[in-house]
Amino acid sequence: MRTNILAVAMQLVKEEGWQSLSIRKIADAIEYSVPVIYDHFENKEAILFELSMDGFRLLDRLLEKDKRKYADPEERLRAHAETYWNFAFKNPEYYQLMYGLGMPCSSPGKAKPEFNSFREHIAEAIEGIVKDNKSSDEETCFKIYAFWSVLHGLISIVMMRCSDIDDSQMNKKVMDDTVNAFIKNL
Amino acid sequence: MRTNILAVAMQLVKEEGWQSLSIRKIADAIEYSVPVIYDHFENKEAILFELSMDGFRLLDRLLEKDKRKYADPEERLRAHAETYWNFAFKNPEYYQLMYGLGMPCSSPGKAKPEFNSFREHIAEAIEGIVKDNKSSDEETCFKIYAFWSVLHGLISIVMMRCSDIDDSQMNKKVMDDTVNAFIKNL
DNA sequence: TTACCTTTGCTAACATCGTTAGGTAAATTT
DNA sequence: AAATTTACCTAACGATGTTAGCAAAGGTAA
Repeated sequence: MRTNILAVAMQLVKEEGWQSLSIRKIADAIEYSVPVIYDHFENKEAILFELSMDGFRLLDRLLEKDKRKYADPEERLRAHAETYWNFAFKNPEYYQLMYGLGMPCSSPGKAKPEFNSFREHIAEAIEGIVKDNKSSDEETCFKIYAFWSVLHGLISIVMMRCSDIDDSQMNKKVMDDTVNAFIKNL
Repeated sequence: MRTNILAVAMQLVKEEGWQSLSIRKIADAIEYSVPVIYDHFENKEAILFELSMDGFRLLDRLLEKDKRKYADPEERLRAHAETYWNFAFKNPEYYQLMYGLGMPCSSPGKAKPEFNSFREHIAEAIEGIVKDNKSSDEETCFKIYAFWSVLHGLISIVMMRCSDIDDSQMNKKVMDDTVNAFIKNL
């Protein structure tokens, strides 16, 4: 039942966007009355939170696949960037849910381990690349955030249609160029 | 009256966050009944849109000040980054409104000229820096987006509390470091 | 069988929201 | 003085998240 609620909710989000998701629509779709939903979830936010966790877990699985496929940290970092980008645009509902893009009740601050999965994956790759350098831990930590930020920033700007570059391949190219420049200067 | 509605709405947003802004609260605050608000604005989204435009105009004024103060494009670019960062954290309500962070009805895509003010300001500075280089227009355009992205990404991550760096000075330092690295490689 | 209790589900309501239809009374115009 | 426009309000509609309270069904113990 609980999983059914989540599945139906996610389908509704994919069909009509999270803006129009309502408890009553979920109740209709699972063919039960409204209060049964509250037997399984404390409130609507809890449902959205659980869905966002699904998103984090899905992304994590993809990143784990990269990890198994690429031993070289530089290749792996590139793969992670590509995976992150593709995940965001293949699952925009998840991405918006996970990072509160245009979402109400997006539960920021509730830092669960899943939340930092991407940061930890790129951290491992970046540390692998810079480990022979003389960079301090602090510098490395900053670089991890910088890398994440540029990806998240680009994705956000494109997803919120703040970019005036229409061509999606072009936007991807901006990312590739930026990732290249970033890696070159590690 | 129109300006009064906007002023009161903005104050309510600052006090209780945009999540809890409602037409009825605005009506109460201006001591009129609900429908008078609809004599001046088509709907709630129009009010939020107008407020976000105020945000863009405020940011633009700050960037113009930078422009007058710094003739050297590199200094100016640094100043723009600083201004953008400070604007975001001194006026988080505006920033969230402008870039749809955790907002419903955030009107993405409605590209008005004000919307691109920041991009145009940093574009001017970056073009000033790279103009002796052999970089193509496309490369320059990409760099502009990359610069904007890293700033927006960092701000978003910190503002949504996805960063586990608590110290706000530390977060600022990540930005400074990243801006330095970016400029060095223009 | 009868009495109890837990589970499962529902109806109906509360408060709040954005939005609008329709009316009143004053101010202005003709 | 009559007509019209303006300024404003009450009251409602439909939708939202959430909850109180109840009914029926099934299992358990006597």
